[in-house]
Amino acid sequence: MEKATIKDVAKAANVSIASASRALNGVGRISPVTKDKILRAARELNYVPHFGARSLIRKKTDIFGVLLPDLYGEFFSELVRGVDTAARASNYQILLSSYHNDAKETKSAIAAMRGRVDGIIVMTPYEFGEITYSDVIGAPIVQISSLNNHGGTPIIAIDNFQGAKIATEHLLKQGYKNIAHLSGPKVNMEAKERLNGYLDAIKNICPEKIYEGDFREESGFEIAEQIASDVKAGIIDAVFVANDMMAVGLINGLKEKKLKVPDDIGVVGFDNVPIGRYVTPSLTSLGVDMSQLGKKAVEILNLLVNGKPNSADTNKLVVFTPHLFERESSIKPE
Amino acid sequence: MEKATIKDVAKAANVSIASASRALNGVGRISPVTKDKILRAARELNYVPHFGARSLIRKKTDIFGVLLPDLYGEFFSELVRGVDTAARASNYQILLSSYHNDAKETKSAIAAMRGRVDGIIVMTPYEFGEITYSDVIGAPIVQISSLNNHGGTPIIAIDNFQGAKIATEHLLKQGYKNIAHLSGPKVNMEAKERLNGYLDAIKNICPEKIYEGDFREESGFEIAEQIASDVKAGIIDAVFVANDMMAVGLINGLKEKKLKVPDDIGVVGFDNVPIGRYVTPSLTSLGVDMSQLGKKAVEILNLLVNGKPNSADTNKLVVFTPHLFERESSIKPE
DNA sequence: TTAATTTGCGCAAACGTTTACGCATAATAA
DNA sequence: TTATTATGCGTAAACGTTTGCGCAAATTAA
Repeated sequence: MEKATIKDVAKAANVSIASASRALNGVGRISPVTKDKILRAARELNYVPHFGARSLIRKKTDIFGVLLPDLYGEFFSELVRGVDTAARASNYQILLSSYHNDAKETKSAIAAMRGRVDGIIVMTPYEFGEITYSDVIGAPIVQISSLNNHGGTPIIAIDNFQGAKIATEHLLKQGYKNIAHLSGPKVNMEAKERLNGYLDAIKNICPEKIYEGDFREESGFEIAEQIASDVKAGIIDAVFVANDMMAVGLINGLKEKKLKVPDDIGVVGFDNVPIGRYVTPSLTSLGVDMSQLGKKAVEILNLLVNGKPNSADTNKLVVFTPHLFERESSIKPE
Repeated sequence: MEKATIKDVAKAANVSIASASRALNGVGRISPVTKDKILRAARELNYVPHFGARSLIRKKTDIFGVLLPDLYGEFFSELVRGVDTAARASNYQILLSSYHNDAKETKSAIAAMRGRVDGIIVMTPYEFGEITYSDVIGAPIVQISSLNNHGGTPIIAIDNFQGAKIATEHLLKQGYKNIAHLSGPKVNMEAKERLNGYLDAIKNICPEKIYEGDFREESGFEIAEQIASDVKAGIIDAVFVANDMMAVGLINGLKEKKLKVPDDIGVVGFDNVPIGRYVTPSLTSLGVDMSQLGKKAVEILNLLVNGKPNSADTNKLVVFTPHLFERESSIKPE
C-alpha cells in the first residue's frame, strides 16, 4: 500500500524506467505488448505519478489559480462553476482562494499561488495602482475587473457604465420622471462606474440625486427612510440601486414606510442575484452570465499559457455588457 | 525576469545552495549576517521556490482537495468559504473541483486529485458501495455525507433524520394536524433520511402522506396542484418539504391555487437557503452553518494529515444537528 | 547476400529542492 | 596553554519524473 513509483512499475514489468514512462504517457516508441504489460503492472500497483516530480521536469502544473475578493453569495459560485467546467474541459484543475475583501491581502494571496499554478484568474473590484501582475507572479494573468483598470494584462470587464445607463434609461422609458441613484462605496470601481452611467443617462433630463450606500442590504434598508420622505416630497419617483442586495433592503425599508413599489417608486438593481426573482415585488436588475464569464476567463488564460503569445491576446479586453432582466419592481402601472 | 532558482540566489549571495535553503526556510544553523545577505538576494531576484521540487522532497503539497457534487448555489459557497478560511489559517491552499452531480464521475475526479493534495474533503450525498477512499487516493479523506454512510473514513454528517423530525414536530406543535411530506429523489440519501425523520415524527399521531419530488424548484411548483386539492379535501394541512427550493416552488404554486400559507397550509423547508428569508411568506427551515461545517472538516483533515493517527480520529463521526429557523410560513394563526 | 533504415529499449542527465554528514574555524572549558 | 564543544557552512545524495542519445535487433531495400 506504500505509494508505488514509476520505478516500482518498471521493476514489476521487467522494463526500464524510461519504457515505463513512455508507456504511461503514450509517447515515444514502444511495442504494444510491452506497453500493455506496463500498464497492467501500473494498475496492479495502483500507481499514481508524483505530481511534484512531473511538474518539476515539465515546468507546468496543470493548475489555474482563481483569486476572488470573497466567497460570499451566488455571484461567485456561478463564476467558479463556469471556471471549473471550462478548466476541467481543458484538463486543468483550479486552486481557489479569496483575499477576504482586503485589498492589502491581494498581493500575499497572489504570492501564495506563485509557482503552484500555470496561470491565474483574479477578480479585482478595487484599484491597484502600479502592480503589474506578471511581475508579481511570473505567470500569465487574466483579470476580471472594470474597464478603467486596463493596463497591460488581459481583462474581462463587465461594462458597469453601460449597464447603469441601461438601467436608468429603462426607468425613464417606464415613465418615471425623477430618477435617483443609490450608490456603492466610493472606493469600489464598479460603484463609481455605475454612478457615472447613471449620471450620463439622466443628463439634461432630470436633476441628479445621489444617496450613498455601501452595497450591504442593511445599507439599503437604512436609507429607505430618507428616500421615502423624498418620494413623499415629490423629489424623486424612482431609484437605480447600485446592487441588488441594497435594492432588496431598500424595498423592505420602503414597505415599512408604506410606500408601494413600483407604484409609488420604481426600483432597479444590479447584479441579477437569484434572490431578486423571489422577493416581492420581484426585482428588475442587470446582470451578466457569470458562469459564461468564468468560461471566457479560462479560455483566454489557456491561450496565454499554451498558445503563442500574440500581442493582440496579451492585451485583450473582453467586455460583457449586462443584460436587463425586467421584473415587477420597475413596471410603472397605468 | 527569468525565474530565479535557489541556485541563482546562492550564487548572488556567494554562498552554497544549502545555506541558501537554510536561510530561506529559517531552519538549521546559519549566521544572522549571511542569512540577511541571502534573503536580500532572494528578494532582489524575486525568488520563488519551485513548488514541485519542494513537494517532491518534502512529500507534501500543502494543498487540500475539496470535491463537491456541484457548485450551484449559496449552499456550497458557504461551505467553501469555511474551508478556505480554515485552510488558509493552517497554511493550506484548496484545490476545488466538482463532479457535476454525476456519481460515476466521482472516482475520476478523486483520481485527478491524487498526488496533488495532502488530503481531501469530499461531499457525497449518494451511496458509494464498497469504495474505501483511502485506497483510491492514498491520502486521508474527510467525508461530508450522511450518517448512514459511516464506513471507516471520518465523516461529518448533517443529522437529516433529526432535522426532519424537528421540522415535523414543529408543525405539530404549531397546531397543524395532518402533516404531509414532499420528498427528494429516492437515490439521494439525505432525501431518504429526511423522509424517515418525518415518518418517525408522525408515527401514531397522524397518517402518513408522501409526495415525491426531485429537489428542484419546478418540482415543488408542479406538485402544488395535487397538494392544493388535497388541502381543500381536508386530507392535509401542512407539509414538511425535503428542501427549500422545492418549498419555494410549492409556495408559489399554492399561491396560484389561491391557497394561503401559513393560514390554509403550513410549510417547512430544509437547508435554510438565503432565499428563504426573502420569499413571501418567509420560509421556516432547518439548516446548519455550512461555513462552520467546512471549518470542522479542515480541522479533522489537519489532524489526520499532521497529527499522529489516533484511531479515535480516523474513525471520527461528527454530527451537525440542524437548527430550526422559524419564519412566517409555519406560524399557524389564531 | 549486404547495406540501409526502422523499431524497441535502456542509460543517464536534468529539473529545483531539502538535509544528513563532515570539516574547518571560533568559542569555551580545563 | 591544550582539550573540548559549538557554530557556520559546503558537499553530495535523494526525491520521482521525462527525454535525448545511442545501440542492438529486426525489418526493409538493393
